[in-house]
Amino acid sequence: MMIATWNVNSLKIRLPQVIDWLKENPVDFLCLQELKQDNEFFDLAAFEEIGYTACWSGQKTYNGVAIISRTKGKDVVRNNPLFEDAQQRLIASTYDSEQGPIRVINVYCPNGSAVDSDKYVYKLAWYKELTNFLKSEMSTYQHVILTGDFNIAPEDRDVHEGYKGDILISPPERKALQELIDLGLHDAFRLFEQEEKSFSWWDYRMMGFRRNAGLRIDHILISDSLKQICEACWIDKEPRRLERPSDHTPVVADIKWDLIT
DNA sequence: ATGGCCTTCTTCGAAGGA
Repeated sequence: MMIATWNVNSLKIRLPQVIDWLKENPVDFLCLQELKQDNEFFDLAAFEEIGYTACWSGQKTYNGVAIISRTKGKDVVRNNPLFEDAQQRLIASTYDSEQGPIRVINVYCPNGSAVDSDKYVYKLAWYKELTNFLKSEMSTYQHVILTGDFNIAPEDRDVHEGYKGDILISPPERKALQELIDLGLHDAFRLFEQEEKSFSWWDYRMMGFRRNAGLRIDHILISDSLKQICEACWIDKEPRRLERPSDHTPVVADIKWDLIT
């Protein structure tokens, strides 16, 4: 089973790139963030044409998440039931497998803007309730994948040397991510040897990608049951080289797991 | 090297992103 996450920064603009990427990388799940379009504009037919279905939670201009999958999921949850939020940043769905149901939770965590801003306060509150939601999900489901754009670089090695900001790396943010991981999740990327200076996002400005001035903020977190059978996790930098790319690029995990299709 | 880019809309200037 292959699962990928990709913040596409407007699905309207990036749809052809997403379809092309799926043809080249026929993953079982592709979790998208920052659709930036309302639900009625989600082009399900474009995915059906290449053998996928989807569930989504869109929003005009900002946010919006979708799970593209081979089979239709069930028990779809849009937004965290523990956190009243007009912003569409979470979608979860359950898929059948030989080993029992697997819960896929796709998140677009708040950016936070600047440390101590209102948006930063919102980010930390959002994370706190995400942790409470995950606690509940993990008591219901044994096999859980929490993936998406976390807008937090877990460690200093996930941050390019010239990074000047505090946001995305501040201790309270990292603590919030750690509390989530402490529920019994594992950063799939760090289960394996990786190149130094591996990032998943690069600023459009200042030739960020060419200088490899990036951050690793897109993650695939997997439950204990999936850790031992996770065979690989990598960042696919190819889409970042395309004309008019998203500023994020896909992260992919390969897990030895048999879905029912 | 955070001013410098990209996307969106209440669109030609501003907000948000990270």
